[in-house]
Amino acid sequence: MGVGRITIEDVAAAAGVSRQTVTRAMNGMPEISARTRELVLRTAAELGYRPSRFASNLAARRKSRSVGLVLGSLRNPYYTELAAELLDVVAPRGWHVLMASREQGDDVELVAALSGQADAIVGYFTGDETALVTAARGVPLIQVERAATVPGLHAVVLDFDAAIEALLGELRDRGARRFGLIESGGPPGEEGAGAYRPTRRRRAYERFADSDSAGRVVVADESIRGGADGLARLRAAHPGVDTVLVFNDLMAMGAMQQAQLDGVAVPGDLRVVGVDGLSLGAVMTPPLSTLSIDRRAVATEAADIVGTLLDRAEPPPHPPVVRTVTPRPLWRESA
Amino acid sequence: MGVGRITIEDVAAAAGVSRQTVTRAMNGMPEISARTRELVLRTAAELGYRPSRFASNLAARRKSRSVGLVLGSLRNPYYTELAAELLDVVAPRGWHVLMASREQGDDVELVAALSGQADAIVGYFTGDETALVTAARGVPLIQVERAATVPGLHAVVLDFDAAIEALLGELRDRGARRFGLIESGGPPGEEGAGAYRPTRRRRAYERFADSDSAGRVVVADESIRGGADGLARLRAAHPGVDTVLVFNDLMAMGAMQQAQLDGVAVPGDLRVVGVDGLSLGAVMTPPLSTLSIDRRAVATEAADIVGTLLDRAEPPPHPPVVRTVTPRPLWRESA
DNA sequence: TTGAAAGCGCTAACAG
DNA sequence: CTGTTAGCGCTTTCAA
Repeated sequence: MGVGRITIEDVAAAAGVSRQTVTRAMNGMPEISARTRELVLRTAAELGYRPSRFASNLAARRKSRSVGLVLGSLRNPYYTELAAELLDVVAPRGWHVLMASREQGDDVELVAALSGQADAIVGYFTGDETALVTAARGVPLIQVERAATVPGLHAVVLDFDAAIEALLGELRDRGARRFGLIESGGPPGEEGAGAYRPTRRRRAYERFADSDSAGRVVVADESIRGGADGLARLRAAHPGVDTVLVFNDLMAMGAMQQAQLDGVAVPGDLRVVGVDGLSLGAVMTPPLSTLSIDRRAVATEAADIVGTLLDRAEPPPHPPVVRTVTPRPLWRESA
Repeated sequence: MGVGRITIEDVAAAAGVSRQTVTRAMNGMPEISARTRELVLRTAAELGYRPSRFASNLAARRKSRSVGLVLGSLRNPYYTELAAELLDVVAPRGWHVLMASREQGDDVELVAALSGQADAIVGYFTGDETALVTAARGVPLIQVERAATVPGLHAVVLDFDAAIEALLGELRDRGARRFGLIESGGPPGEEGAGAYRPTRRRRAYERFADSDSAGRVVVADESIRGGADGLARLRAAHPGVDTVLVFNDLMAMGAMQQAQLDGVAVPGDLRVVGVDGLSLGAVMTPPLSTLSIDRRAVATEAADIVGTLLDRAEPPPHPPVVRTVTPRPLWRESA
């Protein structure tokens, strides 16, 4: 690296052999005598030779594929379980996964950084679509949750409208009457950016809840603490709420903790429902009911879009490819 | 791409300009007229030109660094929080992180696959050290938890001897007398491999517990269910146990759940202590006491080793560089 | 503002 | 078994 990188040429010269012989030794190829191989390996080690992965990938015309993955956070199991699923899905195809998290920086910057290393980028984006596509420099972007409207951008949409309508219906069947929502105000620490915009989950809630319930919304930090805090504020402002829908499971866990602290029985006094379907929710007391997002399906669809796009003969940017996954209620005991 | 990849040359020909002009347009360089740039960009899009990241990295002599990260599982927050910390630590230096999980395959295979893409690989390895170093083909390996004994391998060691000795002492001060251990038998699904080997945590436990306690060990699946199952078996075999140390927090959560099912009060009837220090433990009822591993410190040390090694002028393989992190008890309420 | 030449470091294909 | 010859696809000089 930098000045005077040790190249295959240096090793060849030092060992008194040809470049090709060095290649054969380094890559454990067969057509070489044990002695020569050992000699080469030793001198390579002595010189500190480290092959350039760029040169070797280029020369070998390998088309090792790697997909970038931009997550909202690595501290929320929802995202990491999605990563786990994506890894499971792409590993058999021999693809690599490059991780990035929005905690590290801006959407667009991350995409720009990854675009030089990845053949496609899937992720949770919040930035401007055009800016994202520009930053991607031709690398296809697969956006999860949000729809895609510009060429070069594709999507695995989560249909929260259908899901939340169904959920509220089932909750009413179970006796729920006065709903409230704890909405996410974005990742912790990002407050003050003043950039709060209603999420699709909130919009779906407001659309399908009765009009009184639609007004009972508090915005809180997207974290366990935020959920606890949110519940405290929701109950203070709207004492009569009997059912609370929480932006995600992590926040719902905080809300449950807060309920316990306040002596509110769940689900007796208050039903709590999260969103995500984390397996950890089953360990709560009581186990958390949730609107479960099938992460395996999301990963499969995303990988499938990537595969389709990369194998396509026609020139990109391709018109948006969109798949839909609909979250489903997972009834445990908190509601 | 397979046959007939579209290269910069094709674009140049189609646009009637030189390769260099295409480069300038694609990379947003200044020395080009707006018209030409637009023309080039358009024909590039029409042809579906996608630059080869290998060629461009090679030619530009970029030394974009990427570190591979091999985790035990992406479904255990311990590992993903470690990943989060590592990302935080390396992102400012502009390094990328390539993820892999042992759930996808063998240690050695993963290292072999990553070695062509990463400049260093840090991870939780269980395979044979020599085999790992061979698979790494000169790429430095930084092993977490286990010590490193062969050149090319380095380590961030977790000092469980010191940690568990201290932990048991503090537990005795709190009145604990009859200890038991729920040990990991490895990742779920891997049973039958018959490859169980006592972990360093178990060995430390057996060394520092009284001899009766040292015998009270059950081996269970490394999962929430495994922890639940382990506690059931431990209590059946050794009814008098008043304190149980669990291999990790995830398993400890399962154990707590089982205790609740069985009507065993925690910590009144049974103290439960996990290992890892997951923040999620704080949401349990009661909050989980644990032997906390400072993941930020592990990530920092690992990144530091990587930085040192890659900037070193002397030839690798370097003699092992070893740093140590000592876990510390984090008292919440379960013990 | 544009183009021509000269590699980047490595491996495939072919000889010997 | 080993060496030679051509590139891989792009970016950097340096001229024009």
